[in-house]
Amino acid sequence: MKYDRAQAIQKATGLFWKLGFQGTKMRDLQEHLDMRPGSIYAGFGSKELLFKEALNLYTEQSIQQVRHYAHQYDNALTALYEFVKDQVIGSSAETSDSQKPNNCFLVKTVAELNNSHAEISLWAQIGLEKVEEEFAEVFKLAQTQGHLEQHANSLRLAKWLQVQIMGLRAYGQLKITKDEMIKMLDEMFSSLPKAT
Amino acid sequence: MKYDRAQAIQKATGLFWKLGFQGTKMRDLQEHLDMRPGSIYAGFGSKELLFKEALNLYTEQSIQQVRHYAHQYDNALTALYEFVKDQVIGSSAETSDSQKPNNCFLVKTVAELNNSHAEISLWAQIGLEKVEEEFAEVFKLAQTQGHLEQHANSLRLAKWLQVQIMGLRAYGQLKITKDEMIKMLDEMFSSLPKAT
DNA sequence: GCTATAATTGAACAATTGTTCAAATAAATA
DNA sequence: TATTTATTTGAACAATTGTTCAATTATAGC
Repeated sequence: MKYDRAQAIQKATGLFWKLGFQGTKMRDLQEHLDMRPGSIYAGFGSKELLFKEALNLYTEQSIQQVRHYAHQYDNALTALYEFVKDQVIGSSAETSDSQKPNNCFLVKTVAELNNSHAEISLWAQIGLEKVEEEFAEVFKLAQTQGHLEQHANSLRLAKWLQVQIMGLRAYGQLKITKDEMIKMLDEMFSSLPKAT
Repeated sequence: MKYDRAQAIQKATGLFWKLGFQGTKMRDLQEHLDMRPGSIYAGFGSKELLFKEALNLYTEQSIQQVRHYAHQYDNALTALYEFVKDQVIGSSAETSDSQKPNNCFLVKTVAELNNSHAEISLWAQIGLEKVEEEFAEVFKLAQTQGHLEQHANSLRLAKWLQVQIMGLRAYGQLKITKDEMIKMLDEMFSSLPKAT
């Protein structure tokens, strides 16, 4: 029976995310996907191509998640807050029993490969840019909703949010309680130029 | 002639920092240190032990750097600002011609190895804690200098600073200008509870 | 200078790596 | 059902990995 391509990529993403590109061996993938090497190579071409599929999936799912939160809340700023909280709280070492790694797959990939596999790193960077654009859209939405100051620069805020998420998720790998994480998160969002 | 141990560790640190633990091959080290495998193993025992030496050196140098800035400026907050600027500006993709990688070696190590080499990752985490303690000391110094509000929580501020540095350095790997980086940095420090 | 100790050398090893491909099996078409 | 096409299988390969160690060279003590 033909393998389920979408499911295979999903599983591969989880493994690559956890172990990194170089840390994930083809034999790990074979076991985790329950596929023999020939099938993997017939279906994806190479470890690198499969990794790029994983980056694409992760990026697409991140964007969808942002949009999901944006539609879920009347206040787009609240939506962003809840999105970040979701990403970051699964990111406190406290709840490390969860399956998903704490850090961002894209950031981790850039860190790992920027000085040795420039092309893959660029792939991840493009993903981060797409997510950032999505953040900017949501900030603009917050402005039309009247929750964010009209003269606020949504592009700049999107950059700011990326930096904050990267920082929190990286820090979330260390020993820190969920409460402390949320406290920092609250402080961050309280500094946003909310409309009066 | 006996090799220069300190210099060897320094060089190894640079390579590990750039390529990561798994990305750095023993043959890369042999070339970069100009040492034969037997010498490296006689001197350091294994790739992993040499890597830990690198983590220690990086940690120690980071702490020394913080102290250096703290003594250089009358205002400890200014010192921290200049320290972070130094770390982060070498971190904008604009100046990627520089030798040193943009991100933090300790953060990069935790990201790479947290799910596969727990012991090494812990080593890096301990380094990060030491640096954070140093930040807290400098914030306390700022209080005795009268530059920081007396009731400010130095431990909390140290955590906050770690998050900001992690975020900025991670973001600094992407396409962004030095000016934009400094602008974000200025905003961050302007949010500190300065004494009036 | 002679010996004893310390350090370096580099060829070699066993294990692991990403990948291939002929054979086997399943699915589709008739 | 028979035949063609699509897919999976897993043993095998060449390259690379971290590491070892007997031989060689340098250093130190006398």
